[in-house]
Amino acid sequence: MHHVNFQPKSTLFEQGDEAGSLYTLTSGTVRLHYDLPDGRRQIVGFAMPGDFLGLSLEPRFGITADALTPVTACRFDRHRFMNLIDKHPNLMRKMHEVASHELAIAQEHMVVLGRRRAEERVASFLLKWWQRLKRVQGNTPTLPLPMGRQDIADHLGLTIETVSRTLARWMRERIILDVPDGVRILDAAKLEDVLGN
Amino acid sequence: MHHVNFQPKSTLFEQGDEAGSLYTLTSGTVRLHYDLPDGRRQIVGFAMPGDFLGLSLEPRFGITADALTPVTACRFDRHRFMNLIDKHPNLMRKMHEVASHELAIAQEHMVVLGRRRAEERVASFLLKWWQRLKRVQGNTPTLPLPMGRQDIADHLGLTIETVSRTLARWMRERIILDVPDGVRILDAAKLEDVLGN
DNA sequence: GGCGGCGCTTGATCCCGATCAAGGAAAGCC
DNA sequence: GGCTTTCCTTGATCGGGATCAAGCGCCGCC
Repeated sequence: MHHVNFQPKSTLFEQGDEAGSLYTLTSGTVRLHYDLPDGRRQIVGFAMPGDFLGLSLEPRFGITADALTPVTACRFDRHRFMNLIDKHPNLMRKMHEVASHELAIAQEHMVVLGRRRAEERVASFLLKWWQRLKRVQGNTPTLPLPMGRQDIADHLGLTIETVSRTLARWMRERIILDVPDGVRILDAAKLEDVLGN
Repeated sequence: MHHVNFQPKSTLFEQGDEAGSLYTLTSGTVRLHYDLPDGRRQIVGFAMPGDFLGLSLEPRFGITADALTPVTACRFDRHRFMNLIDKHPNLMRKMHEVASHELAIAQEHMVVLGRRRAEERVASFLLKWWQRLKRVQGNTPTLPLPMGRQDIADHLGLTIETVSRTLARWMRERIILDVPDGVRILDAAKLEDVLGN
């Protein structure tokens, strides 16, 4: 196990690569995505400090992971990590907990992609990102958005124009405020109303 | 651990219930879905014989599971199963393998929901269902569809009309054939062409 | 300073799939 | 048999979000 650094836009691992490593993020934000051969892209999630990458037991990575910001992480060799696990059985349990939590999150996101309208999707994204940030940085109304508009669109199954228009409208309505590299949440209740639950 | 039976349309467990049990299906088909308070529904998957249900370690079920056909399953008490796991550590590993495979499937389905057009979604569904059936029943061009059109729509993020029209067109074009309680695949290559990879 | 590039916004128009609306076919039930 | 119910199909129309098309603002670079 050793520390590794990644520059913004660099790749941790790619869709189809042999899954030889396992990472835990210590700083920065990572984009996880599945690319279709014709260029369409689905971002299945964003990883933050504390998150694990590549903990699946599939022989190859199903998705690509690349850095949105400077990233620091701990890299483990897959085989050595598995040996470590044999000595510490509760580590396996921890891995399964993380994986099954990820599965629950993935299922919730399927609802967003399959059944939510554009405005609801953007509200869901802002609120979920905000919640995750709170757990890492404590409560702040200001959320940094290290991902670009196109990334948000590719996460939500929308186009960049729809994301941009929705955020622009909320800025006009004083629900959010434009700040450098992010937004400030002025009226979280309004966003929750949009979701209707 | 003991065997349990479920009638069609009966519920194995519901979204929000305390996750006290764990099942492995021995026969029948189960529908797994997440329901929004306003009635919109996303079917996150269908379970077949051999599949595990409720292997997540979250304290409550995030989804509802109900039987589409008569179902037989083995039910395990959550706590007892966990004790069993402490004695057989490789069982934990197996659980994690299953969960991380499910996660990979969920991520692929996000691409379908977020970035595929209607026709591609239906083709993806037929081909994936066909593949799963092959593993259970061996190779047959005839695939039973225990789920209704509305279920397929709720799985693919479409309306029942779009699913019905797409299948109807493929029947006219002799790509599939209408058979009682399912379809027969006449030209799998055409369906793969629709997906374009 | 001027220039280019990139990411984002904004407006105009289009179209795929949703919605609305009948109608048909099969199964269950009296 | 006749009735209801449920599921599916088919047609007509609509609309949300995609697409097409500029234009803007900022940053880095020469």
